[in-house]
Amino acid sequence: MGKSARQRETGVTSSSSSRITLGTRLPESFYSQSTEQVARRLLGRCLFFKSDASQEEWVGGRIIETEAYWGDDPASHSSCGPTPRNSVMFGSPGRAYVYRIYGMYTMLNFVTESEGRGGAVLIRALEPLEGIPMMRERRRVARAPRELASGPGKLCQALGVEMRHNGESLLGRHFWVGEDDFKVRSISVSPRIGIQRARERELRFFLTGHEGISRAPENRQARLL
DNA sequence: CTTGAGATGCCCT
DNA sequence: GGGCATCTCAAGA
Repeated sequence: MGKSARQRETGVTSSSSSRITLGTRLPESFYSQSTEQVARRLLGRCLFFKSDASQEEWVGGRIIETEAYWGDDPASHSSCGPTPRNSVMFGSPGRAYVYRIYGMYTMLNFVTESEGRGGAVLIRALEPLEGIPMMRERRRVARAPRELASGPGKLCQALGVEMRHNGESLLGRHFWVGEDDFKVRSISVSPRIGIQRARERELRFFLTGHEGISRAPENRQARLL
């Protein structure tokens, strides 16, 4: 996957005068890789989101924690085949699969694999970079920046991602996923959090030692990739 | 810092 | 009606 395969774009503007420095936006082909590859390669990349209101600012940051779910893995929503709920997972890669959990939290996933195969990467944590005041406003309980998006439910609350964004393209006007010159130093793996099935699989990935990853007992079972 | 319990209500396995 | 890829707070070390 060479540089030529990526779209070069600029011009994502934040609220005031500053410009978000983004070199390249990830193309659809990035997401059509295997789910595990996408989960690992998303680490260190940037995610920005803009809600429907046109005056809305871009908010977001660096992806620091992900989980992979695909195929007949019993922990994955795709395990029983397409249903009305999970149909986006089986559609074209590079879209947002959004669902609600525990009646109150929203989860953001990126659809992976080729069309027809069910797969998605759960975006579990961000290091906030842009729109921090707005994130803080949306998450009243959070005090420190590290608490704004240090978990999948918190992340969606901070960004303003809601159920109506299910199926939205990651190359559309709501999402920006791209890379800057950040270099990933070390990746750790652990079992996935909050699931009971297939707990032995190490499909959670995060930047080693980052203060913004979600706190979980699984952190003690983590090892370097 | 850690662990554990309860909240909470949408969406459909 | 049940399941649930979570969060927050309280309490202890």
